[in-house]
Amino acid sequence: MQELIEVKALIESAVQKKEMLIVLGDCFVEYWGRAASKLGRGRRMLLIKADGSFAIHQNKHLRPVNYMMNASISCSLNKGNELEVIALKRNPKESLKAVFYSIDFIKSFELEDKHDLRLFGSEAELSKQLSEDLDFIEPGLKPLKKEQHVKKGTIDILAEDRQGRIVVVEVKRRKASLDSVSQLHRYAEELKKIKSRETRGILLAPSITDSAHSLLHDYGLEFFKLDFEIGNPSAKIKGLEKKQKRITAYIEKKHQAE
Amino acid sequence: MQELIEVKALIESAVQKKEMLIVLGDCFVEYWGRAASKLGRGRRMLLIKADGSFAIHQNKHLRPVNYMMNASISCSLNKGNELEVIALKRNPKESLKAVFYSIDFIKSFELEDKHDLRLFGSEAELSKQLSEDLDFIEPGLKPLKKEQHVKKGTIDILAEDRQGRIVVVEVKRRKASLDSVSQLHRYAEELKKIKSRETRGILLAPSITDSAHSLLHDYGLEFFKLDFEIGNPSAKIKGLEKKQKRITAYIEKKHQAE
DNA sequence: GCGATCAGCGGCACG
DNA sequence: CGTGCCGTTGATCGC
Repeated sequence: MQELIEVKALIESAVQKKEMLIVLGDCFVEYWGRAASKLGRGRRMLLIKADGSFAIHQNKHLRPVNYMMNASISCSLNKGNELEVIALKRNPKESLKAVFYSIDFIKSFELEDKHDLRLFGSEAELSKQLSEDLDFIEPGLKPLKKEQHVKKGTIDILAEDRQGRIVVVEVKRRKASLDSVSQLHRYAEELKKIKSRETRGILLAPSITDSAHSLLHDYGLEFFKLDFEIGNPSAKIKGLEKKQKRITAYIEKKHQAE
Repeated sequence: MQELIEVKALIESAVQKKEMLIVLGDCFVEYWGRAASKLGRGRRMLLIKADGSFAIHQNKHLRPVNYMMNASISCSLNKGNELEVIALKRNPKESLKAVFYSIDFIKSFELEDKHDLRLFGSEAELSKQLSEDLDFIEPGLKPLKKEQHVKKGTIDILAEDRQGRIVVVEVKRRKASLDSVSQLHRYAEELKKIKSRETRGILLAPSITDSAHSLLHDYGLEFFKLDFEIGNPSAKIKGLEKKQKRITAYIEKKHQAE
């Protein structure tokens, strides 16, 4: 338990020095901006980081109950027995106010950290690997372009099949849902207009929900099951190694299409 | 700086007592599960909460760099000079390991907190208010049902216009984008089939992107501007001012009342 | 448990 | 800047 005037100084110092600041105490929180919220009095943690991210954490959930990123932070004493910590932002205009009635703990830390996360198995990574060789989907499928920006979105992989038809490939790293199908539908329809050529759309995902598959069928699109292994920089896509698998995969695809 | 054996005991005790646990130190982090990641050695904060949420925070960003929710947490000493804190989960199987080489700070807190966030201005709330009286969109528009579950999603508001046509209304609390249009398109198409009646689709949002508006037009759907920004109402559509004021007033009133 | 959707989504990359 | 879209999305609610 500390004097609030001291706490105020500590907060201002930490913010100025861009240290990670941890404050625990009894507080009330109010937000006004993109929406509005109130959080009745209780004990929580306030976490302020170097980049101005401001977060109130309850003792549950991964995400903060109230937050603001890139905030301008200030604090002031109220009536001598309340400490207001305020985060402000504009465009859109937002304000987040935490009123502390008592402080259980406060400390700031300079955290030396040179490394950033290296993530493997992202959709971009999968897409890149896939686009190098599309034969596993069907023989003669030629990649034309990846990350093609069109008016109605960004196409993961653009290809051409043996019959010279345009093929739009949408890659999903997890089970495909209705929105994935809608997405592919948008791209396929736009390309059909642009190229005025026969156009196919293939959804590449580890699995798909029933309703999504039904919608896919309605739209005349195709599903291709994509099994992949993750965990290292050269994550393998099952079926790429064994040529034999192509035939099986092709048959499976035909079967799925029905 | 503390002995790692003590730290281990503190962690286990905090987890057992479901206290909020804060650990700062020099660590390396590795994740394996839905994807895979590695984070080279550096100083960060480990935050463990009562519900088993496990988060590694760098001194930037709102979100943790590595995390797991609902984790089973354990720790062990490695070679006497490393402390491994491990979070495990199954379905899907995931593992997150933080190896600490030194500890800058560790403390756990029992946080008494009786209140939950009360949020105003959510889409559900807006939708509820709107559905009570749809005349502001056009005279004679009668609400039939809200939160109607159909195969291809959940329809915000279902209504009937003066000509007896089915009207699907999709409400968005922020600027409508391509996916909002696709969503509405899905619902409208499905209802068209089910009811075998003429069907309209109206997208209700504060604004819409150009490409989304273009797609909306292609699909034969309609856009209706609804600016409900809290504390910043700007009525530009005739006949909408009253309704907007009502909504804004409602939210403000509710906010004040709490 | 899966499925669908919202979120004050956050964060990134490209125009 | 906005627009689009992925995310180890998380969190909620309905079935």
